[in-house]
Amino acid sequence: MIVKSEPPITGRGRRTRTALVRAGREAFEEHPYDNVRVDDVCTRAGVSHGTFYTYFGSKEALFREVAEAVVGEMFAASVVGPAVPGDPYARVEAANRLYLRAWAGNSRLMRMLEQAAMDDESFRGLLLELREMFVRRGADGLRRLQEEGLADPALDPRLTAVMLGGMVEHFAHVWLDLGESCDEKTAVDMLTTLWTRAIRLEEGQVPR
Amino acid sequence: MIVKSEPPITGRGRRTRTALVRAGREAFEEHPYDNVRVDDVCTRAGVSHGTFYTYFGSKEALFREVAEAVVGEMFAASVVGPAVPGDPYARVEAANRLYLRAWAGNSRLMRMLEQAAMDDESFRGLLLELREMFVRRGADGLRRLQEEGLADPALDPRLTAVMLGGMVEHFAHVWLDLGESCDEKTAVDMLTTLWTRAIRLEEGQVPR
Amino acid sequence: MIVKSEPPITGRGRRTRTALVRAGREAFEEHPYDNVRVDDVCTRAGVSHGTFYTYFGSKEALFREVAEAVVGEMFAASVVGPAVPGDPYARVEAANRLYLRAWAGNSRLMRMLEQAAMDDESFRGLLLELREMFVRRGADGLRRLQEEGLADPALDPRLTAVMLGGMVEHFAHVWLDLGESCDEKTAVDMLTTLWTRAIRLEEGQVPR
Amino acid sequence: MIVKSEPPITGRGRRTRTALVRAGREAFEEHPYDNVRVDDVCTRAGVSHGTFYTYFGSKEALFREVAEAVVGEMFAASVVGPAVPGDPYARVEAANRLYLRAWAGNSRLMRMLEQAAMDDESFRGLLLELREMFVRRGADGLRRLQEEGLADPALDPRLTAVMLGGMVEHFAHVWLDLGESCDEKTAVDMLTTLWTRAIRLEEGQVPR
DNA sequence: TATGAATGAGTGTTCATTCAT
DNA sequence: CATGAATGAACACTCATTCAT
Repeated sequence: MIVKSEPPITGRGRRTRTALVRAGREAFEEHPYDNVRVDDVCTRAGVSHGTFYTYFGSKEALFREVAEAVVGEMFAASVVGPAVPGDPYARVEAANRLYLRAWAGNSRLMRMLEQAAMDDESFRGLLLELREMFVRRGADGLRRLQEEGLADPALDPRLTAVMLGGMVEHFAHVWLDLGESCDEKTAVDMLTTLWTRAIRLEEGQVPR
Repeated sequence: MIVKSEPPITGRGRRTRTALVRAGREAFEEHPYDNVRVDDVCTRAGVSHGTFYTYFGSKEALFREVAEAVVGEMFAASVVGPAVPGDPYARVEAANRLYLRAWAGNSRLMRMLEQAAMDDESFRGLLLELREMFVRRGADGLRRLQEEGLADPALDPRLTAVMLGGMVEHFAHVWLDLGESCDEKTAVDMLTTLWTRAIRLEEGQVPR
Repeated sequence: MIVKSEPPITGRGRRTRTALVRAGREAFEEHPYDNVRVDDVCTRAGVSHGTFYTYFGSKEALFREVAEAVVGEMFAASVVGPAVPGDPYARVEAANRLYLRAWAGNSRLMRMLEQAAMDDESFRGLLLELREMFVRRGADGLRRLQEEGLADPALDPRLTAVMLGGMVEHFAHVWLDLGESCDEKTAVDMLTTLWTRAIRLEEGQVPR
Repeated sequence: MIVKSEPPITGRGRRTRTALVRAGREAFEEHPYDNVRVDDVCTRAGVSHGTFYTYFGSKEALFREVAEAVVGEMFAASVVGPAVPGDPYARVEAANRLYLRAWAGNSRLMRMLEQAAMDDESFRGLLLELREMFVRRGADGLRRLQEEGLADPALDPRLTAVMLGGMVEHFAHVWLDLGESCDEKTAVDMLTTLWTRAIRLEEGQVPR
């Protein structure tokens, strides 16, 4: 009946909105969804309570926006640069580093998204979409290695990607959220070692 | 460690209490902590609203009890039977199967516990205790293999256990909660294959 | 998902509920819907804010209940006793008195209902149902008089009932809500006089 | 009586103001006072939110202006042209037609005004003023007919006018707002018939 | 003068927890 | 011990109004 007008377009407006998103992101990183107060977010963003609703229809809407931003960043971050020709180990290593950083940088928020996905179909969709992208990316990489004769062709690419990708993802969580102490280099080396051995691609190996 | 509220030691009382714990467990498996209503739990347990507080001082107390029960079960479940002498692959496989089942059976609840751990030190302690146990179990197993000359002695046992253990744990989640379709045998085979290759212990290999 | 349990059945519960309905009725008689605070109603009923929601899902639900009660009473009130045989004027007079009292006693609330009906289909339905009943009652009465040769047979019974009935209804409003001073006897006499003349049934007239 | 806010006397200003009043009138016709949003009105008028307060100090101020305009129109509309000499039935009929049209054209708004009058003395004053005018007009007309020997001299002019006038007013509401289907001619004929019979002035009757 | 972003008091509603019976 | 009614703090959200640009 009553149509809400679209959000403002002014410079000020955009700045306020951005501030709210940033504040929301921080808040959702620190506390579970239900423990985040709209008021907190507003205080952080330096705006009044009412202003929040100029930009977001609800607390959930803000979370959705934050979640979508994070997912977007992870999509973007997961794009491996052009493969280093002739060095498959380095390729896997680069992918693992990227992968680890992507998950480590958004670990808390991704957990919140998983939480939200439990009771909300649309968040679940978002999450599964992201997962699928990562899985496909991993599986494609593996398939390529198999085709090049660099990895065990007997391995099912998807399942392998799910498992080894999960290892990286999970380690990011353990590392960042649960305080498993480890420097990044060690982590990446180790993950890459385990990964390459698992798929029978080992350091220094080259195509025949 | 587990402090119970005083009153009921009767048969009826114990039955009611058990019903509440079971109901709580179901509820917490289905919905995030904040979406679980005490009312809900009571209805499921077939007791009146007020009765809940005869047995539990708060909703959190119930969750704590459920969480502790689950953690206890996981502790128990993770005890690998006596090692099959002379077949290290089978030993790893058995451990993986056990591990996978333990996590798969309690996947949702463990997620809730992780969630709770975000904002509550004591839940965090519980979680870390459990993790530590699993990590130590895995690291010990690996160390034994290394000592027997069955696994790459260069690998850091703890970090390896964290990573490969995380792979299993994470797969349980992806498999059960996110609907990655796969039968158990395939999963265990695959996990074991990846694991043994990663540590350079391969099927059929025997001590020299 | 979560099924709300039915309202309580205890004596105390029923009493509380009744108190809330009574309080709500008073409140809605005094102020327009939006100016009635749930808190006001609770204070009047002597219960805490939260208790309200034990019995009613929303403020609207309370209003609905009050409205339905009022409509129910008006239905009941409009039942004219057995016609006084042989005195049609007295019959009309009795009907008018009843009619006037019914509307006068619920004047404010009926206005609120009309207000609510503007933006809500279900309230509109309730209102129209009630109107229809009154109209039909009036039309039937007139038709009977026509059949007995006591009233002008040329008059359309429904339209006549709508108009003359409306006169009574409207007078109740003017009288009670807008302070047109007049005692009941005078009002009933006058309304009956106008009504009977309009349909050509006049005092003292009897069937041939 | 009508206090306007200071600023705009420009052409543009006046146009904006007019647009707001028109928009407000539409809005108040469609929804109860509290359901009308200032935003709504602005959107309808095609002006920005802030502009509203250039012209009106508050939402109530706008409603007051709209209400006063309507009341003004009804005052104007109720002025019966010079009586047709020698045809009292036609005179009553003309009055009824005018009366019916006046109420029918402003039915919703008059209801809003009644609503507002419930909680606000000044609106109540406005409403009573208008009513009084109609009542007086009706009573005067009747008195004239009585003096001319055309209507029952025993009838109290004021009370009769209140009641029969109310019949017309109420019918306008039932007709337009509650969907009682009827064409204008039928309505006017019927109302006039009932009215003239009630006061004992019947079609065709002429002064002796 | 017009704009639209910002404000914040106000209100309905939820739900864990308490308590009289 | 069980019941279920009562409690009230907590919170999300609305919207009339203000004000800087």
